[in-house]
Amino acid sequence: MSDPEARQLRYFVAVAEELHFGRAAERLGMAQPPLSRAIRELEGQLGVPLLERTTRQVSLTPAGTVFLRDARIALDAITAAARRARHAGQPKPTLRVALKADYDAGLLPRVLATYQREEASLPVEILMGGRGEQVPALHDGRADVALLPAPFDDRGLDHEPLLTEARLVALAATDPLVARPSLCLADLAGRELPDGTPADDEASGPRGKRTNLDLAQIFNLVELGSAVWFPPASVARRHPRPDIAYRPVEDLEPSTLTIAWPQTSHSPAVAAFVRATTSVAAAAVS
Amino acid sequence: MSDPEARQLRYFVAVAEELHFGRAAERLGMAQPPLSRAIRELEGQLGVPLLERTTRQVSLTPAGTVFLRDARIALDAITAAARRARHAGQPKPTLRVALKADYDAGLLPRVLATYQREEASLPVEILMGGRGEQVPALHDGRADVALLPAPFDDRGLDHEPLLTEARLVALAATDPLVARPSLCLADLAGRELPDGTPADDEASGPRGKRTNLDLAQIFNLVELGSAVWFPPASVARRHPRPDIAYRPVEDLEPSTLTIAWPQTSHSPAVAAFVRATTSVAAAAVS
DNA sequence: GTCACTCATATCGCCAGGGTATCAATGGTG
DNA sequence: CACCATTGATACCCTGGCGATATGAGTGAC
Repeated sequence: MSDPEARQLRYFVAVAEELHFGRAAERLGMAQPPLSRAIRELEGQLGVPLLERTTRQVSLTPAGTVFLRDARIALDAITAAARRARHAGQPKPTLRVALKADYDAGLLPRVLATYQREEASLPVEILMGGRGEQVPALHDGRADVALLPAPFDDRGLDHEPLLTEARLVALAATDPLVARPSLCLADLAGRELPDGTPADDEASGPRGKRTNLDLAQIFNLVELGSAVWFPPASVARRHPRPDIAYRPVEDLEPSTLTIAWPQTSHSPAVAAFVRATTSVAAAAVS
Repeated sequence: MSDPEARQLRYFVAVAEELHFGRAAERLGMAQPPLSRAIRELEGQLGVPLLERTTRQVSLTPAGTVFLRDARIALDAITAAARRARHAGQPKPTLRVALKADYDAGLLPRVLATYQREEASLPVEILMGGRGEQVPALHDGRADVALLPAPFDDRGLDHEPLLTEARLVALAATDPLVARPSLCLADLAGRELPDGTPADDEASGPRGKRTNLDLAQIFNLVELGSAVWFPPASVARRHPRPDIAYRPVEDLEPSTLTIAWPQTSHSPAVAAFVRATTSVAAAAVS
């Protein structure tokens, strides 16, 4: 059997996400009947039904579920191939580094300085992204390498830990807990994080999608006492605010800044950047 | 810019591999002019030239080189998606285990027995492949999990070591070295492996493509004294032959049997198989 | 029972993509 | 140096795949 075309994958992903042929067709900018036919053809090629449809409801079969996951991966790989080729073809090649503002533990200036002295170095382009945007950026070819706090979904990525630092809690200056020199998670039971999740199950591993607030919003929520926040020490150090107090939290696991890059990357520029970063981090630790 | 279609990727890979439009077109079962046009269109979409052509020679640009690598990965991902969906749609779901004959260190029967008692177990299908076929089989969806000796290219794969065993050298019974109870690599300088590579640079890491010989061929070469061979102890134990002697080699790094599976796999059947395998291996070591 | 909703079927038309014929550029050869 | 073989590009045609519109059919809601 012949492999599907990317177009068929895009159609299927749209339908599988919407679970509705009409809406999916609209999203794809086409009419519903050809979409139905295209999906039927895809199922025919695969020899396997991907969707269970009644006239009232569309749902994924088990095969459809695994195909949705793999089709997304394949489409990402195509997007990444195109993006990386476009970038590699630029007359001015650059190294694109994805990171979240402020979450570089202050290493970035030294890293850049060290990197520029490397043999294989290129001009660096910084890609600021919100929480959780670094990993997709690596996957779809927008970035060549990323600095981000572990843990993260490392499938398809190589990575090295850089440095581990304690996380503090940010409290309103008026909070009674500010009197205490140090806290533990139990003291914060009932508090909420800026995104509305409970503050005392921080250990419950990576959660689903969290809303992305910028620092100003977070600070406002904290000052109002309506949220607490657990920044790594270096982030807190960089943002002293008169109405916010930082305190150590004894039983909060520390945060590990990590450098990550696609496993498929064989570029000497990436390797050089990783070398520069790890060496700067090692020096910073000692 | 819109992403390329799989067809365009297949065309480009063919041309990039042949570095010849005519031959590539023949391989693709089409005429040369539409292929030229398709590649031009692809380059237009990407906004980047992928091939340098004169009327006498075709070569890859830097962008073309990175695009070739990524396009192959993307096409593999599509093939894998299709294969896994087909397999997941079968009325009789199975777990497909890839391995190289005899290289299971004798664990397989116990692994299968243990696995069948697991909650999430499925009927197992064994996929015997030659050396180096396990990894591609995992990538393109022919296998769900593989047993193979480390090291191997683990990009995109998760894996766990199972057990480490010494490798022996297989010598013709008539070989003068047989008198020695144990050897080191230097003693074998000048000898060849069954595939024709020198025997004493075993430490030089994974080599390029090696020819795939079956056991009978290897044994014949060894008996004739025209090659030596370094099987793991368990493989040697399973193949006692009157005209072949096995001896330990002191400075030959041992072989580590490993279980590997695609990072994208979230199937409970795979997880159960990994559990069963690691527990059997742990028991075998103690 | 009727209506609204939604997916399937039927049919049409267009253009993307493949075919053939030919040109143009380049390197090898006597 | 003239000629030829080779090979990618161009010009042009034509077919079939893909998308649109109109309509049918099944089903849950009231």
